[in-house]
Amino acid sequence: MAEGVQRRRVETGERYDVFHTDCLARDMVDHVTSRWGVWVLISLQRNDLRFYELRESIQGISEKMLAQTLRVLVEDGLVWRKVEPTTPPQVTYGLTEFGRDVGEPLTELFDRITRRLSALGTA
Amino acid sequence: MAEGVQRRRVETGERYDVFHTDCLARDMVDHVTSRWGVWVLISLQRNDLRFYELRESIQGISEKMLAQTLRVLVEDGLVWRKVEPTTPPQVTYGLTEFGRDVGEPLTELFDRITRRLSALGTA
DNA sequence: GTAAGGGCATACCTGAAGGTAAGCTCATGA
DNA sequence: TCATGAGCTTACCTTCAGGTATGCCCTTAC
Repeated sequence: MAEGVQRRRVETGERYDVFHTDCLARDMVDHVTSRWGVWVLISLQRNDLRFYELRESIQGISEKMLAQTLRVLVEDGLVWRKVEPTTPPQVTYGLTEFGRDVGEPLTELFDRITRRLSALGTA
Repeated sequence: MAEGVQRRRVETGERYDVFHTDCLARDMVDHVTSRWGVWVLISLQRNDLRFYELRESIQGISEKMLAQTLRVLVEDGLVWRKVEPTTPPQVTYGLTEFGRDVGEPLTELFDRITRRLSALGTA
């Protein structure tokens, strides 16, 4: 990925480096907090899952977006992918160590929100 | 907000309620993890900030999107807004208790990602 | 023989997110 | 007197995320 990016960060020495558009972490955070990335990471936090299991647990996601989201997360090193060369092939996804590290605060975030919402006594 | 939504959740009794499109928490999470919402919440986690301070620290955000993002976060009860009726008016934003509660895992998420990226020795 | 299952890839198209540019307000300072 | 600043709002336009539909591959089951 774009070399020299971090170098520029260091040179500027600003307080909020991550808020700069040319920040690697910013791209990563964008992937993690993407529309579907959030739910994939939270789902996988509980168990490794097959493609169709993910598709079924995350309501509203299309196969296209699921595949695309998974590809990005695998590229980023957050998710691993294992293919059993049976027919039909069975593909399983799970979190890498980094993925679990990142998924944890995400799950926490989600838990706090649901807790707050139920505390509000919404029917 | 849409009543009966939580009721339906309870009735279905599924494992991943939040992944349903008609889940309140899902909307909230979508706001929090929105393109700019993330950075606003992380920024405010450190200090209360003026509108222009937010605009300057979050590189690439337009005034329109900043205003819009803040409006949503205020509506959701994550951010408060204080107007000093001077001229020009001075508007300050900060996190509510709920906002701090939600911003914390978000900041943690961001920290873990930056830590990992710098551990990779990029640059 | 044909339907279904599993995990995609691909093409095409739409809607909404987000960018740009301008305006508004009112008071202060040059 | 006119520009400037702070914090927006509005109008308009563009981009691209994401939806739908389809195909593919190989095999077992009906």
